[in-house]
Amino acid sequence: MPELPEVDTVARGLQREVAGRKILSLTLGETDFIDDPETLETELPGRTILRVERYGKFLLLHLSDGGKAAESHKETALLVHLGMTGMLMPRPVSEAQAKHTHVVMLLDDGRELRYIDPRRFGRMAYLAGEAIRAELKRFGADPLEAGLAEFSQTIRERRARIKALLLDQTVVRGVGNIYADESLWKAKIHPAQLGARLKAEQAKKLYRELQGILQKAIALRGSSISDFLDAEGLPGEYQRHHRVYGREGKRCFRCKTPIRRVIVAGRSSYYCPTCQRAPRGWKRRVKQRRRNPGG
DNA sequence: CTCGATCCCTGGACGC
DNA sequence: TGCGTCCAGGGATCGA
Repeated sequence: MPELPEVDTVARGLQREVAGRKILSLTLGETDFIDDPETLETELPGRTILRVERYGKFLLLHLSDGGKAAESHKETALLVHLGMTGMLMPRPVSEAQAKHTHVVMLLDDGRELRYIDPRRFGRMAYLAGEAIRAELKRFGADPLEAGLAEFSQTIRERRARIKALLLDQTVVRGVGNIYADESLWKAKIHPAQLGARLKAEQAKKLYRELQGILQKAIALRGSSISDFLDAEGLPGEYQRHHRVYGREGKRCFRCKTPIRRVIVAGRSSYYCPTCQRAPRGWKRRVKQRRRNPGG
């Protein structure tokens, strides 16, 4: 599941592999995850991929004007979200297409940039000019670029649960379920704790641990749980360093207490019940929900 | 503002 | 071996 470190890995791979390459033609399969498939078909051919960057969990492929005079002053880009199972990688034209290949961009070097996504939870959109800025300004700060003061203030002025805040892309961009749980465990904060209840020291600890974990995960090319592959088709290595994610019933690396899983903010949340103390009222709430699901 | 529920989608795990 | 069922999860959206 591509989060910030995985998307960063893909962006760096694409920058190395396809920056400078021209898109000669485009072939589409299923298009229900594309904002406007027809615009993609008319706008992409003839443009060169200038630069690839990560923005939160998005990939931004900046494009040349491709001699399209009407837009020669406009910035243009292909926005790609990998969703749960998306992959974007260059492959030789001669190589057979993987199942669930939905977008194929023929490049000028004998390869195709292919988008593969079994579940199609991803998103793709061609954006130009002001639409790029409008799209990007919806999101919060990048956790690796945000200052401590900014991060701390944003978290502590909110009454939502810290797990929900970390997952909310308008709060910080790029964090998903794995890195939220990992950083909360490292900072010894329960996922159901309210943002507003965090002490300044806790917010600082969380900020530091989140950055450290993201940086280490980037260095190891992200986590491959089931099927994540980067732009070169390689899996990441950070899953070997997971301390709580996916470890229900296994012993905490710090105190040996069995790791638990609860639903917070609608997502599986793994935590150590000893290291990460539950907020007041939470245990009662979980019991109630078990007795009366949905109530 | 915050919450839960629902939908999208496929593949993997599991039970029989 | 094969079938049916459940569930995972990022994000949008909607009603409470």
